Parts: sequence; C-alpha cells; structure tokens
Amino acid sequence: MRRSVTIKHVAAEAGVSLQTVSRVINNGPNVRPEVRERVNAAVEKLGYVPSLAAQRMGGSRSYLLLALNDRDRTIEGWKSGEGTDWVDQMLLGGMLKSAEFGYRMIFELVDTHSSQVEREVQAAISALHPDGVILTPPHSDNPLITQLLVQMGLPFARIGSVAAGPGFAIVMDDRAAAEVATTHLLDLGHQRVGFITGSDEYVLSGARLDGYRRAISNRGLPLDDDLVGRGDFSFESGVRAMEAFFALESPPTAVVASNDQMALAALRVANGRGIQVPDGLAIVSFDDTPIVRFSNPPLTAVVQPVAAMAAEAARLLIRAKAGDKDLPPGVTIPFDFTVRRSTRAD
Amino acid sequence: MRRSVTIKHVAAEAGVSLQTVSRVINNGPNVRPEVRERVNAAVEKLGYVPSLAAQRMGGSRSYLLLALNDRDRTIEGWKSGEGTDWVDQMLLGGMLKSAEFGYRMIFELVDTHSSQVEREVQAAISALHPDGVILTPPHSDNPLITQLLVQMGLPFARIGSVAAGPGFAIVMDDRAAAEVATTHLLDLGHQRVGFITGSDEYVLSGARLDGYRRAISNRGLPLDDDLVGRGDFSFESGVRAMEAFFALESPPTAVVASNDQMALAALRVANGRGIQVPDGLAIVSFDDTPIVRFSNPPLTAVVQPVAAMAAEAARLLIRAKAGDKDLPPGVTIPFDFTVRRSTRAD
DNA sequence: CTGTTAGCGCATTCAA
DNA sequence: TTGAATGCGCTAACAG
Repeated sequence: MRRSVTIKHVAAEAGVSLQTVSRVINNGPNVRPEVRERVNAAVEKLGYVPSLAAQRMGGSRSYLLLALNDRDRTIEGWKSGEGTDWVDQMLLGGMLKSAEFGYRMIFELVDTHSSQVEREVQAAISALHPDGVILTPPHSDNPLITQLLVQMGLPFARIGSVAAGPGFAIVMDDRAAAEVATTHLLDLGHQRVGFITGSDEYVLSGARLDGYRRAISNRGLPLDDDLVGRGDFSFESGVRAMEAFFALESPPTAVVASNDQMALAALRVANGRGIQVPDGLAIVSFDDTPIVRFSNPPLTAVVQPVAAMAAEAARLLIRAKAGDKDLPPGVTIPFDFTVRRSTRAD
Repeated sequence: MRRSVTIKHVAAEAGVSLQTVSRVINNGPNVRPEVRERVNAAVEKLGYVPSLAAQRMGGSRSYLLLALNDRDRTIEGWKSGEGTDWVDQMLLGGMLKSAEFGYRMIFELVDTHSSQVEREVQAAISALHPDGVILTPPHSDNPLITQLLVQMGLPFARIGSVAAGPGFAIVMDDRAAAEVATTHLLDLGHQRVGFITGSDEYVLSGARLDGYRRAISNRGLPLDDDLVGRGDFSFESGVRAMEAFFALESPPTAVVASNDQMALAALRVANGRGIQVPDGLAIVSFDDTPIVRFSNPPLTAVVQPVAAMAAEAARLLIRAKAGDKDLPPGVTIPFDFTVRRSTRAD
C-alpha cells in the first residue's frame, strides 16, 4: 500500500520550502519562473495532487460546492423512473463547471417541509464546509434556508428563484417563455388557448401565468378565467384541469401546460376523448424532460436550461469565494423553445 | 459569520476532554454511560457535527465513497436527454445507502479510453482519499484501474463485472435475464427470435448472448447465426442490425435487444416498414430506462437493478473499511422482468 | 521573492 | 475509564 505523496515530498524533490510549493499549486504570486518550473516538474514527476481535506484544514477554502435538492421530490422522481432529468442536468452543468475550477460539487437531499430543515442544512454545512451552496426549487425560496446561509456568511445561489434577496438568483425568464409558448399557439391561429398553472409553492408558477396572460392581451384577445386551470405539477392535476376545459361550452383548441407531467395529462385526456393532437388540440409543454420527446406525438416545449443554470451558479459561487466583488446579483439564462409535432400539422 | 462549533466547544460544555468527546462520537468503548450522555447532550445542544476534513486528517477514514463513471458515455447520455437514468439510479442506491452509515458518495467521471486513466483515477483518489471506490461499466473491467486500486490497497466494487478478480463483483445475472427474455418470446409462440448484442467492450454483452442461446437450445430450436445481430448499444447499430434481419429470407418475428436504445431502434425500423409491434414483431428490451415506458407501444424489458447494485456496493465497501472480514467476494442482485405491450397482444 | 512559524479539527498513540 | 501529547497535509501570517 503506497503512501500518498504530499507537499513535503514535492518540496524535497524540488529543493524548496513547503510554502513555495503551496504558492505554485495555488498560482500564487512571487515565485520566480525558474523555481515555478522546477516545482511543477517535481509535481509532475511525483504525480502529486493536493489533499482536499488538508487544503480545507489549512486554508480558508474547501473546493467544495454543496447542491441542495428537495428530498421527497427527488427520490420520488428517481423511484418513479419517469425520466425527469433535473438531477442529471444539474450534474452536467454544475459538476463540469466546478471541475473547470478544480472544485467538486456534492449533491445532497434535504426535506424542505420538515421542521428540521435548518438542522439538516446546518449539519451538511458543518460536515462539508462548502465554499458555496446551490439551492434548487423549492429550497430557493425557503427563508429558513436562505437566512441560515446569510447568517453563516456562506455564498449561495438560488436556482429558479425570481424573488429578490440575498444570494445569486439564477433564473430563466419564465414569463417570457410562457409568452413565447402562448404566442406560438396564437400564431398558429388558435383563438382559445388554455393554460394550466403549476403549484403555488413555486414562484415561477405565477411568472408563467403572467407570460400567458400577456401574450393573450397583446393580441387583443379577452382574458377568460375559464381558460386558466389550476394545477400543481402532478399528472392528476393536469387531468382535472383538462376535464374542466372540456366541460366548457367552448373548450380551448390549444393549451400550454406548466410542466411536462401536466402536458402529458392533457395529451392523455385528449386521446381519451378521441381528440387528435395537434389537430383537435395543440399542446405546449414546459421543461422538456426526455419523456415529452418520446410521447406520441412528441410535444413542443419550452426547454428549461437546467445545466446552464447550474453551471452559472457554480461559476458565480466560485468567483465569489475567490473574492470577486464585481458579480451580478442575479442572472437570467436564456431558454430554448423546441417545436415538435404537438403543435405542428406535418 | 458564526464560527463553527468544534469538538473543543463540546468538550468544554460537557466538562470533559477532547478525547472523550471523540470517543463518544465514534461510539468508542470505555466511556461511562453517564459521561456519554453528558457529551451527547452537549453535542445536541451545540448542534455539533464533526468536520469531514478534520476526521480524515486525524484518523484513517474519510467517510467518502468515490463512484467512477465513464466520462464520454455519461456526458453523452446527459446531453442527448434521452432519459437514461443510470446515474440517477446509482445516486438513489449509492447515496442513500451511504448516508445510512454516515458516508457520502462523490460522483466522478473518468475516461476509460484515455491513456491517462490511471492518472485521472490516481488524482481523484489523492484529492479525496475515499474509503472505497465504486466502478461502473466499462471501468469495472479495466485492468489499469483495478490494478491501481489493488496496489493502493483501496477496497473497491465492480458493478456489472462478471469477471473474477479483486474487488467486490456486483452483478445481475445477465445470462439468466437474457434467457428469461428469450423464453418469454418462445412461450408466446415465436419460432424465430433475433438477438441484438451489445458492445464487445462490455463483458455482460457476452453473457446476454449466452442466455439467449441457451433459451433457444433449451427449446430444441436451431441456433441461426443470421438471427444474431452485432450492435454496440447505439441506436444506429440497432437500426443496422434490424435492417439486416429484415433482409433475410425469413426474418425473425421477435427480437431481444441488449439495451433500450437498440430496442427503440427495432421499434423504429419495424414502424418504418409498416410492421406492427407486437403483432408483426415482438420486442424485448434490456435495462428498462424510462423511455421504453413511454414508447408506443411501451416495451417489455429486463429491469436492471442499478440502484440495488449501487446500494450493495456501498454497503460492502463501508463494511470492508470497518474491518469486516467476512464479506462475500461478489453478489448477484436479482433482476426484474416487466411485460408491456411490445410482447403482448392486448 | 522565499522560508519559518503556527495553527486548522480531529483521531491516534500513549500515559495516568 | 479518562486525559495529554503528537501529527495528519496544508495554508496564512509573518519574517527575512
């Protein structure tokens, strides 16, 4: 069992002090190029890699980012196997961006609804001492968590949180996205476009509804409350909303759903009534998780840039920890809009 | 910015030495119950949680497990958004099981094909000093990696590796699974059942082919090489294999594909030729990633117990690190088989 | 520009 | 059964 090589070995090999090696490792200033090269050569030769634990012990940085997701929601998604790829996209964006800076992202689950939230978060932070924390919905808007973080002086990013406040707000423009989605349907000639909202627990639900309304108003069409169905992101709530629509005297000919599950519910209800999509009902979805690409027909959808948001969160936190003071309080990441057969008559 | 509470604070609060606190934390022996309680009370009161970094520095354990996945394959999966949930299932099984023991699982990507594999793995280990490493295909069968691990004296688990050798081999019985899948089709009356193999890079590809052959032989049917298409787990390879099948004088009426992508390819090719599934062609898939549940029709599939395998890997590694000598060299995790419409005429 | 000193928070010897 | 000393590998603050 080979003992691992430490900074001491490198120092000996290069014939310099530990400190100089440390400076080279951290790209510190005040090192003669010649010495720097000698040290780098020794590092290379010995295959030295600093121990994260020791770096954290000695210095002020841990090179760790902590990503917090909602426990129930995440586990439920994993177990159901319904293909929600939020976590994957977060890893894609967050891990890879972190790695660029020599950081690592550790993923943890905490229960937002528990009275223990603070304890859970506190415990994770005490154990890991991360340099920054990435919050995802619904944690992003949980004051218990954000206040704790502020109090601890830990930089954090709130993904998907439009609310002002401490921490970097990383959002996509949900209102604009909903407007684009709705306008797309209006452009196709639809006069009665329905909208299914998400859970009120998520601030973005309101933003999406706003965008829908704006698109309708912009065309000079009336805002009909009957065309707004209340959902909670669940398939069942989508079914209920759709059935309410079809019970109307004049049902919508197109619908925007605030997430994929509810959009699939719309598809299901339409099919159940013998209504063809997109001819009888056009559907636009939000989020663009994998399943909507494999439904029949595949659904037109607003693409939530989860990977890009996570990457930006990581970047901001790392720069903040590095002392960069010139950082924006928030960032809006562009969304994509993918047209598929659910709104297009091929 | 509140300074974090350390073992020192707890010791002061409880009126004992640092050492005693450490003993209580680690469930060490030789502590009077009365003192133990006093310490626990102090821990509770102060909300003390040991620092992972410090634990690793002082002691011999890091409470970290390192999970290694193939970089290209994983990133490709994430980017394509095709809903492969291998990573999710690994996290589900590995993270949650690790957490039960106070461990954390860190997920990293390394490139198996690179000449740098050893350096990459070495670097991750040097930085993290994990107590154990979880290898996933194709790393599980990469001798460069396994030898390095052996040499470092690090416990590791090989998920999906049937080969004998060092490290815990965590597998599902691929041969039996393929046999079950094939037999299922034979039971439905199919006489000509095709099989699409996976990449030779994966040992399990051979095992699945064996199972297929065994099922055919068991029925006294001839082994027809034309009915074995060579794939590499990609959609395209599935398409090629299927087209070769349909070019035969007597094409198969059912097919077992070694993964979901190739099974979907089979479905696509059949549809393209106006062949109905399951009437004109029955399809069984391997892996059961989410997309096959949403295809039309949904596919019958062998369910790969990824979460259970990761959980078992974590459990074994943690127990090994704890000094348990009575551990099996490998474990076979039961697979599931889910029948859906692609093999059933409703 | 470079080296020296002093911890970081804990577990592992030892000694009591 | 408990406590005191020592060191893990590194960086920060200070000297030189």
